Amino acid sequence: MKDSPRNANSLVILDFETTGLSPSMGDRAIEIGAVRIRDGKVIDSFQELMDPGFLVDAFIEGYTGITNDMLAEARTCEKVMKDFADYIGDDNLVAHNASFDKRFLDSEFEEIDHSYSGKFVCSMLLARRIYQDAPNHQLGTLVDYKNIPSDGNFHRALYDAEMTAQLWMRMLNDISGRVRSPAPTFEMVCKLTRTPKKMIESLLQNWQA
DNA sequence: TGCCAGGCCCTCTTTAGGGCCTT
Repeated sequence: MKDSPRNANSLVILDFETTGLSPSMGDRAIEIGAVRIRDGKVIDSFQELMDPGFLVDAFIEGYTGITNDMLAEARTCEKVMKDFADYIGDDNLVAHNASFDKRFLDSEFEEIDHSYSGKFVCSMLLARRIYQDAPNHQLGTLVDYKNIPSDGNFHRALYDAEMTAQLWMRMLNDISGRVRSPAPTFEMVCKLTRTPKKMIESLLQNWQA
């Protein structure tokens, strides 16, 4: 789905499945999943496997459920990422542990000589601030902690992006009711998570419970 | 299975070390 008219309230939540942890060590993306939120609702999505140009190891096959047979039929990273660049446009971006996804996004975009203007923010850093009593801050744990409906099928890109989007909207909803002390203040959350204040303000203003 | 890397954050800290989180 790529019909994506944009405005200032759009936000793309994305997740990569990859061959490993570090593009600087030669790892590549093998799947991208993303959803776009506008005015508190998911309005469209993007998902595609991509062939990294080499075989992935057994751990990654088991961890993601993405096999080498599946990737053999996929388009190349370069072709998929060109479409994904069109999809995100200038929208701001969210990911769970964003430093990881940003490294891969930057690396794959470098391969196609593309840059983007949206700001990247991290749902995990926000969750660490506002859900300090959670058992841990893994995506699956937080989904359970907030009783977000889930079938537990994590480690596929679109599903993880969808769950991150639901978690992100839940966090915004919780922040809107916790701006008074002693809970973390709104300004504190923006500063500590490096989340642009205008982004959260805009999403809160347009949040539809 | 869990290491690789790297950013964030806490503490037995700041001239550092180690856990968490992502695949």
